[in-house]
Amino acid sequence: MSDDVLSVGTTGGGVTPKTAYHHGDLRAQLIAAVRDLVETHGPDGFSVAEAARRAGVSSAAPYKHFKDRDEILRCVAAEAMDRLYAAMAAASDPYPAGSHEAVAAIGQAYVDFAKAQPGVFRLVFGLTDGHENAPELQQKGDRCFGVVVAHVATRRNAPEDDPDVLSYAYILWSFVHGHSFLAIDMKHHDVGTEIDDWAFLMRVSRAILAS
Amino acid sequence: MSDDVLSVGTTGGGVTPKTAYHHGDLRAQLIAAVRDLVETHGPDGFSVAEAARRAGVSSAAPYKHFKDRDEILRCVAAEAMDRLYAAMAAASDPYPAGSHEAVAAIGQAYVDFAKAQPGVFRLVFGLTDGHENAPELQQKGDRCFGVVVAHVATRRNAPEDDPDVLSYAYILWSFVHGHSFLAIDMKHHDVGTEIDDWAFLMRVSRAILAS
DNA sequence: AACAGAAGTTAGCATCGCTCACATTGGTTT
DNA sequence: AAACCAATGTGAGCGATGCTAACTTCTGTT
Repeated sequence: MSDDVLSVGTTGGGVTPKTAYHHGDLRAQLIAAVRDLVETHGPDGFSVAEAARRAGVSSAAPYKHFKDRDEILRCVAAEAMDRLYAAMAAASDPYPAGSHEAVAAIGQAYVDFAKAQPGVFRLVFGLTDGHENAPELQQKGDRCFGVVVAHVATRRNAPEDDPDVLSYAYILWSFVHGHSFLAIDMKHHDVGTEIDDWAFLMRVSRAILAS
Repeated sequence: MSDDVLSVGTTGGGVTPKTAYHHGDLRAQLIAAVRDLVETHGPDGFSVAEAARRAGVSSAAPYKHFKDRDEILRCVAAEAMDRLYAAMAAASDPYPAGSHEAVAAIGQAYVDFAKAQPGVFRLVFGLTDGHENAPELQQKGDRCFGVVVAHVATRRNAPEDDPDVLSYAYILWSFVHGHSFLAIDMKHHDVGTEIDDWAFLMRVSRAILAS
């Protein structure tokens, strides 16, 4: 269930290359290739040429589907954010709305995603001016934030646009976001023993929401 | 006082280019040029060639001082981390050791740094496997973390290597780190009004350290 | 004054991003 | 069914980049 962060699935059901030209799946195959490359070689160490090579196509072909190198990255980021949203929503599902467990579960899904795909995670949140120039990404990000907001609103018995609710949610998100980055940057770090994510998340959820 | 994050200073006192060859300042001038480029064009949109051009030397010259493109970036990151450390240490100075104000001030310095130089900030914490392959950066990062740890240790009357102290400090750092990234990624964001950093930091400091 | 090495230069290779002109294909129109 | 057209592929090619190699020039030591 939490593994489906990794499963991506083929475009929409076993679409197999039919002919050399027009194999119909290129766009999706390119995105998949780029996701792999970003994951293994880092967000910068990716090249359109290499992605094309992996898809078995000439180095000019990608530009029939994407305007830019950047547009490819934005698409990968968008697809990743969709998966992140799904993971967050699903994670909180089993727990009562507004419970500490629900909040912690959302955070756990976030951290898991970062740890499972650090390259893509960094891409999603590291795109220079990515969010400003890409309303789609901005919006998908907001949708993720909304998952947290909903639970906080329930807990505090207030509407989702209540300033208090938003600021509590933002604080929680800051923590999870920061912890995710720190976790993938400096794996074990100075905090002696390995960090127990769940315990951390519950602890923070309680400390913040009780304040 | 908080502006000195921006001042970088020349290498070590007005060293002026003396002749066309061997102008003696190249290494520092390159680092400065790269810092500028990273800041204006993002961490990826920087090229060694452009940096060389700005320093008025041939595109091969930089390789007499740096092995790699990556090594230049690491140097810029290292220099930036030194400035970050200085800013953090200085910021907490006016306040009593272990006070909420001291902790908040450290966080404020961190956030200010990120906002003032988002490009460099992203570089410092976005270097793919940068920390694993660069013990120097790892160590400089630890030194920054140490500033927080020291105050938490004082407040809790415990040694700096106490697991509790470390975990409190880590949680605080996660917040500040996450908030910094969010602040530079999505400038005003959904949280309606502009965020008051200081209030935010004090609030977190109190909520966490009281738990 | 001679020399060794540090620190520049030019030339050049492979790769990359991206564009252009052309080839192929599949679906739509008559 | 034939003709056409837009979508999607190919290959050649331009300019920029990262990095190396061989050469030159400057500087400090003996």
